[in-house]
Amino acid sequence: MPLQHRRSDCPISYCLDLVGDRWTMLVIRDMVMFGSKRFSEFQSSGEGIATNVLSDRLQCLAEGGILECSVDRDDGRKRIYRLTEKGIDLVPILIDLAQWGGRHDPNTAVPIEFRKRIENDREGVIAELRAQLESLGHG
Amino acid sequence: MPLQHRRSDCPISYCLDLVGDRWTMLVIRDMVMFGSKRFSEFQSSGEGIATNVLSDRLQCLAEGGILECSVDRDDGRKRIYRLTEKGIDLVPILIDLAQWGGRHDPNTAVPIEFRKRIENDREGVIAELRAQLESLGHG
DNA sequence: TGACTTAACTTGCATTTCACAAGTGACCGT
DNA sequence: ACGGTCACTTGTGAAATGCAAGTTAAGTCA
Repeated sequence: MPLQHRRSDCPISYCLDLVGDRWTMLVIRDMVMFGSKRFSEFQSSGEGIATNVLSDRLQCLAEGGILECSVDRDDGRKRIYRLTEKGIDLVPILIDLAQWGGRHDPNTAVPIEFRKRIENDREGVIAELRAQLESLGHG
Repeated sequence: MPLQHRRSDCPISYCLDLVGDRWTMLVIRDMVMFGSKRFSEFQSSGEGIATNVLSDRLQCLAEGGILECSVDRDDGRKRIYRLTEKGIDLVPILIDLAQWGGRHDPNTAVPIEFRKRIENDREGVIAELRAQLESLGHG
């Protein structure tokens, strides 16, 4: 999705221009749910994203202000990808996606406890994830 | 997005396999926010979706159980597209997308009142839209 | 120091999807 | 019967995707 041109002034369209493809939200998911920070971690997270596509998505997300990339101080080969505030604000969307999938996917892998937690305390789950991600930011 | 094969058992991935592209959620938006029901209404809703893509998306959404298509009784040329329960359950995601766009898009078209309503009474907004859509179903 | 490995890309290429324009066929009003 | 409308379908070039292989810079070990 090489940085889409603006299609309209609709906020939903704006959002989809940035994260509306089959891969981008999976990268965000890896960061939010599994704490992924590295290229290799995104690469090996199950769905099998191609390296060129991953590279492209990370760059677009960085250009879109959703994440930031820095070089690992202890190992110059490695990059560290971290969500910005704008990126962290995507957490509610991610939770809703998970909730919808959990409800409507007959073969869902979401444990029933987690589904119930989201159902009963959505705000709490969001706050928790948000706090985790923000603490990483100042690490 | 010709009906993606299942990439993993992740609920988010499941969701993205169905609605994770640049157009599908805009079709849903038209149905939820503007009450669109017709091919021509989706076509003329601002972003300029191509007819072949729209046709494909509607078919995929129908196959995915997110909407249903029926022939207009008064005019055999026209189709009526209506969201199923599964489709209506996407409303929270849509609201979150709108909220995120409204917050992070510097040129957002979302009126500040609506943004505040979502911020203060998300559940209320969702319930209202849901009720509207459900009443259409038994029309 | 030099060979080897690892991390993060980049390149090439065949396949798929997309955008755009044009065409088709069922159906309607007159 | 005829022109117009609605919902598609087809054709075509451009762009994105998936896959395999290659590249570059940096770290590791002998």
